[in-house]
Amino acid sequence: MKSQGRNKSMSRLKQQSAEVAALLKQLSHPQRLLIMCSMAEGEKSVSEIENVCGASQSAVSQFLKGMRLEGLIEARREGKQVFYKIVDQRILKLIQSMYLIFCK
Amino acid sequence: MKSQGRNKSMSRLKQQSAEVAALLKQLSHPQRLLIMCSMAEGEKSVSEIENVCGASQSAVSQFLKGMRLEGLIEARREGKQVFYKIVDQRILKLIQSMYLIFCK
DNA sequence: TTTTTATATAAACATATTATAATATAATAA
DNA sequence: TTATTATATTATAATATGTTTATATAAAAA
Repeated sequence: MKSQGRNKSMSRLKQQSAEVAALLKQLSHPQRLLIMCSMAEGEKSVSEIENVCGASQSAVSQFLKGMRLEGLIEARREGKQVFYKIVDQRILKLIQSMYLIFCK
Repeated sequence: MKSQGRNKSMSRLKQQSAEVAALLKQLSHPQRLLIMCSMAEGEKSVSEIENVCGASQSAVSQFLKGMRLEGLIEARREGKQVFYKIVDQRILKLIQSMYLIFCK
């Protein structure tokens, strides 16, 4: 079968593109993108995030949940507050690249 | 008003994040991402694209239309075939960055 | 002219996403 | 204990997206 090598690398490509697309989906929303950009500067509390992106408390909480389930961010509680930060270093790099490409 | 400067840069940020999020939305789909990655190597015909991403002819055509309307790509007809290529150089850079970050 | 090939469009439907409102929980303060 | 603050969850309505099927168009071939 002469195309076996191609098929194999193709299926890997497809798997990778599905994974990356899922990460990009989290960033492909105006307010979530703002949230992630602000977290690129460091850990942020939920109320700080609410102020940055201007979404309702409930919406922010749901955004954070989704991004956490996708493995982009991680939560840490300190008293009444919960702090979130980026844990996927690839996402951090991506945001930095996007800053150079789109905001310079 | 002491926060005027901050408000101004904030509204610019929000505008920018909405624009970038709209671009990312086009990439945040497994097959569209594959399409864009293959076009990063150069112009591709619609039928080449169909083979790469494995979506139906109709679906591919609709994907291409959306990406064209968002300004990512551009079409050129040559006889029966239509070739598409990336015209937004920021998108090209972004795809190259993503390759380095996610596929290395 | 008719047929074939490559691509596009439209309509219908299913599914997913987003926003909102209401309520719940966890931690602390009074 | 009760009240308050910060955050999370649930339900739901509104909207958007993706998929499929059928049909249309444009160019070239027969």
